[in-house]
Amino acid sequence: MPSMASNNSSTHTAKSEFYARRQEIEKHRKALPIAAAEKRLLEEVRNNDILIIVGETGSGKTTQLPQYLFNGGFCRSGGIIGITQPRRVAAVTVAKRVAEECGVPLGQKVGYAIRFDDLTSNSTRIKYMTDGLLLREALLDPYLSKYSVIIVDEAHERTVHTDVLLGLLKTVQKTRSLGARDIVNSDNKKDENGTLLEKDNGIQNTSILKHCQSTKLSPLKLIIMSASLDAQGFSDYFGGARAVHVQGRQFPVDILYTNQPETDYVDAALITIFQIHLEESPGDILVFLTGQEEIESIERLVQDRLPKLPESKRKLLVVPIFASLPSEKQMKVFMLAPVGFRKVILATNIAETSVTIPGIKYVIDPGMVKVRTYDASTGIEPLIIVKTSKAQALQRSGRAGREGPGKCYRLYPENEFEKLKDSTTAEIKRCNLSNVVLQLKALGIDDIVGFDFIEKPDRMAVIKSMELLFLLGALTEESKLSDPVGHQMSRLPLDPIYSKALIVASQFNCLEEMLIVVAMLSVESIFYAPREKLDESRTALKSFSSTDGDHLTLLNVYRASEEFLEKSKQVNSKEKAEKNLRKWCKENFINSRSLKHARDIHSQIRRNVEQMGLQITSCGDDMLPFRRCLAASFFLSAALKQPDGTYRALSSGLTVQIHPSSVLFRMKPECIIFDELVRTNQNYIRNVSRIDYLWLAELAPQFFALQE
DNA sequence: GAGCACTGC
Repeated sequence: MPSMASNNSSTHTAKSEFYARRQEIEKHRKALPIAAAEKRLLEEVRNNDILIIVGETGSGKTTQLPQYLFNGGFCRSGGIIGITQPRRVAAVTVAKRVAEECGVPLGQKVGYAIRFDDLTSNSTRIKYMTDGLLLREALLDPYLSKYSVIIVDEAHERTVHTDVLLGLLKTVQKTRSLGARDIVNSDNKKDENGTLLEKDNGIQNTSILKHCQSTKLSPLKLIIMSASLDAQGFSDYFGGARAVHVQGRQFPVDILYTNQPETDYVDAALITIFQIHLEESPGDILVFLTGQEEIESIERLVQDRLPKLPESKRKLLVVPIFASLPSEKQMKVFMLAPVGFRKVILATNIAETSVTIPGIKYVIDPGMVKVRTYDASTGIEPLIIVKTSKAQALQRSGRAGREGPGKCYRLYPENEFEKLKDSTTAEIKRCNLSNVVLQLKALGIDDIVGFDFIEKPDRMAVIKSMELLFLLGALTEESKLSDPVGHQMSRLPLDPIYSKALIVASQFNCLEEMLIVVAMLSVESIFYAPREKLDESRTALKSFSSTDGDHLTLLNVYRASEEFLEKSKQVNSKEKAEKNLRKWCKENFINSRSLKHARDIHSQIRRNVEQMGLQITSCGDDMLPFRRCLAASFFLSAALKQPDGTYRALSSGLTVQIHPSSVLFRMKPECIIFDELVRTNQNYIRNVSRIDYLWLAELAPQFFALQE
């Protein structure tokens, strides 16, 4: 029978395809530089409780080492090998790859867990995750008792999460190796897994330092993986831990410098683009710029000059990429240029690590980068343009050597390179620490200044964040985590100010509303206003806007989107309804990626507050309690109108102005609270709402009594 | 009447 025959042959084809694929995977794995070191690495991990692995790009360390350890018996007693990544996409894509290499469905032996997306099961033994997620897990299981091995990958990036995790893991490892020998009494109850049970209020009050009772816990193996050559810093931090080096696989990249310093790097970049285009062999160009404005201006300049070239030389395709660009436009960098065309990608830092673009042969690096800094005295976090570090320059040039030999044009003289800092300032040195402090306190680490960080944050920044947490009621006068407010706040994956707002809202009977507003405030800008459609977007915004301010406007947007989605779901499939929602967003000039993010956060924090036992009630149509609640929650950023129409921020004394994007920009009420202060040409406040001045003294007397 | 790099729970 023909059908039988075809069935058989297709089964046969499928089978042979399967085996061909397996063979291909095996061949690929054996060819990786790290493969030759499998036995040696296993020995090193057996002999050392802490191991530093320096692996260059393309060594295969992230995908292979966990498999070696699994096969080497490191999960034998049920332990899990956890691998942390600074970024979500990395955790997901690597896990998928490793599951395929192991020939198992994702979520079984190999899985991943990131916020909003957990693809692990009881049988998961190799678990990829974000470092921030593992920190959250530590709040529930301070010994990280599920894990037999923890691998911290990309440690050289030194994100805040990585730094806190390193300090925590150091303590956990010490505790677990002690716990395996000694029995120490504890007043906490334990379940059969050795996990500490939560106390009655749903909040666990344990200290990994004080309660060492881990008789069932086995020692923890710790592996720190870094791509930078600076293993010494990690080794010193871990008491002279052993460091091994694994060869990478990169093609050579020619580094070219300018003879003289450039006064205008944007102009220099433009000239270099055309120089490469006219003189060099085929291959795409990647240009590193500092921000959207620079990217858009170079894009225009290239377009302006192209028509002046001979017809045969006009085949240059310009593609911008930066984080706030809608995803469908971002995808353009992955599309092949038409035949005969050269692609030039104008990118921010997003192309340094987050996005890998194929086909790049030339990199142009002006040597500048925009970074967020933190000013502890004002609490403002301005963005400034600074020179890159050496490590960053190397990372950028490496982007030209992924598929073949390449060239990197550094738009500064060689002696300037020598003057650059070795590596970028760790994030912990330049960020607001209130969340870090809150997390550490929740882990039972009370002495923040004395905590064993790989690099100490500034003392002033620690003190400032403790002051803030005290004013929010999260810390007691003795700087201990308060009960229940501090404990509750530490459980919420939010900025501490927002966490507090949720707790306050439960007392004002408007938690329903505050959950939405806090979710909306937590995401990147909800409104999307392209320059060419400014008027249309303004009209769209009007239909949602509230005279009470931006917070209620955000609430209106969220509710309108919910209503639209619910209606759409009644007549459509879930997929179709979500597609319709994206269309609705576009029509209303709303960034659908941001709204989706807000919806995810909303459902997560709603679950969180339910678990805490907070009452989720709504204030209905009466917005007065909600506005009073805003005053009670955001009193630290209240501002009063001055005779000249500017505002004075009450806690900092700074003169500020309402940002033109606010619905209150023209209305200028007497007294307001705001969400964010950004410094550009002026001090602008964003997301502003009208309140009554008298509410401040009534609802935050502890603070406004001090003012007088 | 402005303009914001990139992550993450």
